[in-house]
Amino acid sequence: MLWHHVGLMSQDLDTAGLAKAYEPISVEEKWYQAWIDGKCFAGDPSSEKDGYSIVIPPPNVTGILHLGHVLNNTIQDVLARRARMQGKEVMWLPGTDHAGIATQTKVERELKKATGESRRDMGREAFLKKVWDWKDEHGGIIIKQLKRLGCSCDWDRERFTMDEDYTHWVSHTFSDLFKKGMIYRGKRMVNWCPVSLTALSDEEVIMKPQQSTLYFMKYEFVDAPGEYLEISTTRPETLMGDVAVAVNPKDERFTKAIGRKVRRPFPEAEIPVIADDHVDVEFGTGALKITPAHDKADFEIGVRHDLEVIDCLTADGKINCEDVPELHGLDRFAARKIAAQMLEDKGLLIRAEDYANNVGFSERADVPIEPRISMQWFLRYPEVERTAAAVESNEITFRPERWSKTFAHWMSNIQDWCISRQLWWGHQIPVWYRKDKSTELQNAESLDLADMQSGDIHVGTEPPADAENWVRDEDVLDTWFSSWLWPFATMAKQGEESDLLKKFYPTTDLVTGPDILFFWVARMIMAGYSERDELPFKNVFFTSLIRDGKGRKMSKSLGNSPDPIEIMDKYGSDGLRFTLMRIAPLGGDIRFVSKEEEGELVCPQVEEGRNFANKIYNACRFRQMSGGETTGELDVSALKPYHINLLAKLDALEVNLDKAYADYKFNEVCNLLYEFLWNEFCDLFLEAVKGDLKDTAADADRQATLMVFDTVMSRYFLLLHPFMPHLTEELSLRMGYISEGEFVMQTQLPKDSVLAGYDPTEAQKVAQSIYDAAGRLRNVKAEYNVATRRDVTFIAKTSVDYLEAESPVLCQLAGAGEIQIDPNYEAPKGTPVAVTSVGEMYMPLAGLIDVEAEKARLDKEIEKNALELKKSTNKLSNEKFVANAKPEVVQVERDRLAEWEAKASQLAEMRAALDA
RNA sequence: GCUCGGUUAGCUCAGUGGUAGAGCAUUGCAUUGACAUUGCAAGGGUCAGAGGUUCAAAUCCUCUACCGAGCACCA
Repeated sequence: MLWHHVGLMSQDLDTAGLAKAYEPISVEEKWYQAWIDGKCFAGDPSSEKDGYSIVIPPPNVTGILHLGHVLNNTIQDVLARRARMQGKEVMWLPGTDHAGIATQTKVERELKKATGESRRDMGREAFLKKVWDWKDEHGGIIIKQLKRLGCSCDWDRERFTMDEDYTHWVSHTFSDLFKKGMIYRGKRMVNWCPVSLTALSDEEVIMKPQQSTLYFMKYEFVDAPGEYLEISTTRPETLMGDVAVAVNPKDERFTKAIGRKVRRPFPEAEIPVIADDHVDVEFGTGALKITPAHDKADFEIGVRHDLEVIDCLTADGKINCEDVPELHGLDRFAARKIAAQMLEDKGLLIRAEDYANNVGFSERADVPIEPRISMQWFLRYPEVERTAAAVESNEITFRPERWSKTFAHWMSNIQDWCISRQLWWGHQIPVWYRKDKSTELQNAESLDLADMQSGDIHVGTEPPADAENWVRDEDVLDTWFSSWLWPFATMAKQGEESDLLKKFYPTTDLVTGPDILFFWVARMIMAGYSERDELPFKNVFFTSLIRDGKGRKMSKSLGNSPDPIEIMDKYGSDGLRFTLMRIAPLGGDIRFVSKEEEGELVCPQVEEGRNFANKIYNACRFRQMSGGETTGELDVSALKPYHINLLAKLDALEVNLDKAYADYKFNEVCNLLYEFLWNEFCDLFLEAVKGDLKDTAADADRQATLMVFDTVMSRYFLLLHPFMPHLTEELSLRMGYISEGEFVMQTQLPKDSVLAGYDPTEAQKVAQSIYDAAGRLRNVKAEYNVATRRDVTFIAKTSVDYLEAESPVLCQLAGAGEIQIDPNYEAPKGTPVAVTSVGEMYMPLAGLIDVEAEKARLDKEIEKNALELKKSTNKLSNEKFVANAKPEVVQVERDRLAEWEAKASQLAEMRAALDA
């Protein structure tokens, strides 16, 4: 094997000229460039291999990387890299989302700050140009950051939801669904954002608990002055829109009121008392004022009773009621207080109570939304039943599985989707109105397929031929109306059966957060069935939610979201990747601890990941300081038990990894990798074979150990690669496991096990009994406070044949000076003993221990042992246990009992000896 | 209100019926030659509570409490 020095970039070099610690930054940068130059990420649609594909959940084009992205994309990268190494042709398709409201709001805000202009001052065309400029300037940031993380996306195929091809798909889908009668336009009650000045879908409204005031007021009966009907409301400012008061028909208190009229105080009007089942008898006074224009439920009641709709708010949430000059033009919240005051002045306010209720907030602008009647486009969701069934039957699997229940619940209560937005940044609705009828059409109560068939409107991907006679609908589509096409719209132009689609669609895995289950995942399945007649992906993996050290959601406003780039610069992207994957359980949340110490960002969990990288690096450094090239083939039959044990453990590791991967348990994969390297490889194996690498060692021993080291480490790097791609490339090259120009990421995982055909049982028994014995000897030493002495002699009362040969290793591991073997040894009473799997090992006390302290310790020990002994005895004297438990379980218990008994007599002897 | 999670060491969490585990933190000890980003050890648990099933429960069932999420909401 070739042999290179590991890392030469540090100031802190040891005598061999090797850096003492792994320094990730330059290594990571170098390898990412090498992968790009080597075109390692390209997915080839003409490949013979099986296809494997993932589409990235497109981040907002102006977004900045946060830890959620890091987790999400690391999982995808792990899946992609693993699939490549398993011989699949992998396509990980990246891109970004135009993120309608988010981006437009951001640019508008910047514009306001810079020039004081609003988008309306500029006009649509000029504003859109500004947004495109902004996108070009800031759009690349998150992509660069993903590259820093090591993501193996096929960057040549990067897509954007407003690319020309993509836009064509959006228009096509709209017109397709319109022609199927699934899309219609109508005046409906929608969620209106008074800040963004657009309609929102139900999913974009976040219910938040609020501390409000419930006002109790009274309306006077018209036919009985001095007699009042008491009403409670949280929104007195919409009083001008009241057109009725409703009571429950079953409510006997109000039976006599129904059908009569009460006086609305301002602007003064007579409004009827009506009966409707919707009214809750228990709530407030039991009488509900009806404001159809400003409440969804009231609107429905209004429809049932054919009531007038009086809109008394402007689009931006100000009062619009010239008849009440005190309120006209005021903001809705300011007006609320004035309206209450006006009621009080008129003697109509009874009292005001503090009241906790839920108010819908706009997801983006974070202000209370306003239920508002407006003209919007709606979609009746297509393929609802097929979509629900696909998840129900596990044709599409959800992980964790429980999300499928949430999904089913949502699917069964699905409402039409309001898809139009009163924004400029986005896909303009592909509907044109005949110019001469445009006003009439745009104000029509409803529009649907029939209007297209009559030739009044044009719906399609292209404008009508005589475009000058037509006016295009001004609205744009909800961002998700483009995102829901992502799995296939990224792969081909509309109407084209590309190689890419053939090879890579449907995609294999989708990795995303559960927060966009309805926004995105559900809709993609529906779009897949509707537009491609096929499901868009086979597996959905929902990532954990990342919280801060205090369990709070990470958010910009809390400032508790550390910058992943800063973390990577400090600990390396491999360290961060490994850490996150190791602490993210399937389904649960993650707590990510970060703190500021002396002006520096400290992430203790990531330190572990960084330390792990360093541990591996140093194991390799040790290898290189201990010898160079090896020659010849590995001859398993000539190896020591420690070698064979390690090889067997590697084989077991590969089997266990396969299992964990099959369940998408990445944290388990990481733990297996971590434990193997740190415990099995470094703490046990390397310590056991250290003697073989000393200058004085025999050349054959050195060669064997080096060869096993290289065999195991080179394979281990393949297994670790998906999590720590940069480190594994670097060390594999430096160690000569791959040659210049080769890549670990393109190396196939070996199909055969290392020990194929060789039975390691006997060798493993030897190695493991020595490891076990070493641990027990160390325990005894520690108990007697001689842990640090390396000159302790043990006397082994045993006839185990291999002990003599292995005793140097045992000494090395246990920190013992010498192990004498004497099967007939008669220990003086009270000599401490370790009962090991290679026999009893006595540690004669050189009279150096503190007798009183030892007595106390022994007494404690005796008590503890007696308790265990009693537990075991009780269990075994239980006939039902012996009869019903599995034989091996009973046997384990018997062995245990024997152990307690032996120990009890030993302890008693030792105690007695001390007394003497 | 409905539906799903969760509650295990000081902290973060593993643990699908058979001796309660890991990492971090704490404490003690160690250091010339892989690694102080290290090694060896120690202390630390009524597995949220109550009941049930079982020879045996952290684990299965029921209820309760608290925490979290989603959905629906009463003005």
